[in-house]
Amino acid sequence: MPQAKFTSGPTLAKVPIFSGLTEAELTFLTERAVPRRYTAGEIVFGEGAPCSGLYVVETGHVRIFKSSANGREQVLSIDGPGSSIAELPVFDGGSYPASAAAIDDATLLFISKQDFQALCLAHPQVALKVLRVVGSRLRRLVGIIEELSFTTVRHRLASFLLRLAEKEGKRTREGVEINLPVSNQELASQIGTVRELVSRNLSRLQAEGMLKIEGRSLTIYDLKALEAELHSAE
Amino acid sequence: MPQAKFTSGPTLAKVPIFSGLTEAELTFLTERAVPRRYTAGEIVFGEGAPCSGLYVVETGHVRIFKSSANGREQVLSIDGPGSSIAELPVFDGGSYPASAAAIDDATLLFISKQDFQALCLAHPQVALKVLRVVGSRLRRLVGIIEELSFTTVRHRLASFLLRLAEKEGKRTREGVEINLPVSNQELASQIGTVRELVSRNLSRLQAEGMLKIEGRSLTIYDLKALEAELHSAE
DNA sequence: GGCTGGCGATGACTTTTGTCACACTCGTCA
DNA sequence: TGACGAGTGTGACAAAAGTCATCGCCAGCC
Repeated sequence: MPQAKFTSGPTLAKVPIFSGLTEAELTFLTERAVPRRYTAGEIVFGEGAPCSGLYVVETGHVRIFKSSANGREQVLSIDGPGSSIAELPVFDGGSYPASAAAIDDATLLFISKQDFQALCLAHPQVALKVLRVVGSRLRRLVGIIEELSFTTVRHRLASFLLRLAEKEGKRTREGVEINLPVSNQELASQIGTVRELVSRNLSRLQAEGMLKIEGRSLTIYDLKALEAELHSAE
Repeated sequence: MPQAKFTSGPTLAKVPIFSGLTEAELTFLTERAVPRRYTAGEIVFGEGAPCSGLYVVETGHVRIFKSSANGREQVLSIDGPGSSIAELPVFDGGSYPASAAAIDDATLLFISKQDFQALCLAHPQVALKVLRVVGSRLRRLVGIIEELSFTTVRHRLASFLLRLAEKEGKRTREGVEINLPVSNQELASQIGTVRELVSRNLSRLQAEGMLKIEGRSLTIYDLKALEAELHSAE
């Protein structure tokens, strides 16, 4: 948890929960926000640790995850610049419900519980904004539960690929090309399974002619066909 | 959605998110809260419906759940008197992320989005209280994800029984006796599986001498032994 | 070069989960 | 009384998930 003298001027203004604050309020907050730098893989906070405040991602990305006794992990959320994390445990006084780690080198701004609560009381709109972002977080969690409870690994993998294709797929002559940004291990913990099943299901999709695997780059021949997968046996 | 002329005086004061309001504020709110009565099994709102406001449970119990295309259901939460439900979609403007249905005959108070938002702006503490209850809701969801992702049906069943035993188990000469308050079907959708597996796993626990099944009443011989189950192969 | 470590693929196997079909029990109600 | 329905129990399967072990590739490094 190294500290840095570091001006973090314009950052907070871009954070959804702080939008709408006046210049003065922002600088007030900026003065109290403590920047912290993390190297790739470094733990920001561990599940169960007492919660001392919230973080805003300034640069880099953070992974929020649960880990199990036998070494598996389940990713709950991945947050990039502008996202706030751990807004919730700040209020209910409990400990962090999951762990957070930097994915790449990252800078976070730490805002103490006290400062933040004071801010919320002084500016009810902030609390409402927090409720809004928390709402979307809750939706995401419910979505994870739905997928885990109702669908197969194959299905979850297909949705993952489709989401990815939608976001950063490149159209080519053959179809849509995407780059797997993460290892199979990481992909597995994002969709709630193990390394081997990711590998196997990818191969199987290839064998079925849905896509082509070239190293870490995939070409999906037909998005519609893959999508149809999802509705076939859900 | 029948309506009832019905005085709901003291109820709101007992709802956590409204505690701390003045008498005047409470009556203000009470005047605008619309009581609605539901019969057992009746739907309060369906997943995906536009969110018009939140509900406070006055009497009875409400089940919040997701349903899948092939008829399975996953229970997210069960809320009794004093709980508020659907606080979150009120803020992010989206639709209800899951469905809600009355378990038994129930009375709910409906508070419109507008009234509630106004209240939060006027009384920042209310927003903070909401954040607190939302926090615990989020913890519960994360807990569900953890169980679904890391554990087996057997494990989840054992935890369910232990929680139940803790809450309303009666010590007898043989061990702790509990009454299954719900059908196997319902139990299954609470722990994320199907009817048959609940039945089978219960039988198996009995065969292994962990407990005795007599109709809907179970006797757990040794809580410690059952608890040990949880840590053996998680 | 050769060694090593991380990652991916894959075969063999076990366990768990889910599906389908059917029988049984126990009320309720005509 | 008997039919019906809801809920339960269970056997037989089939499919999915997970584990273990092994192999190969490639990049980094001495």
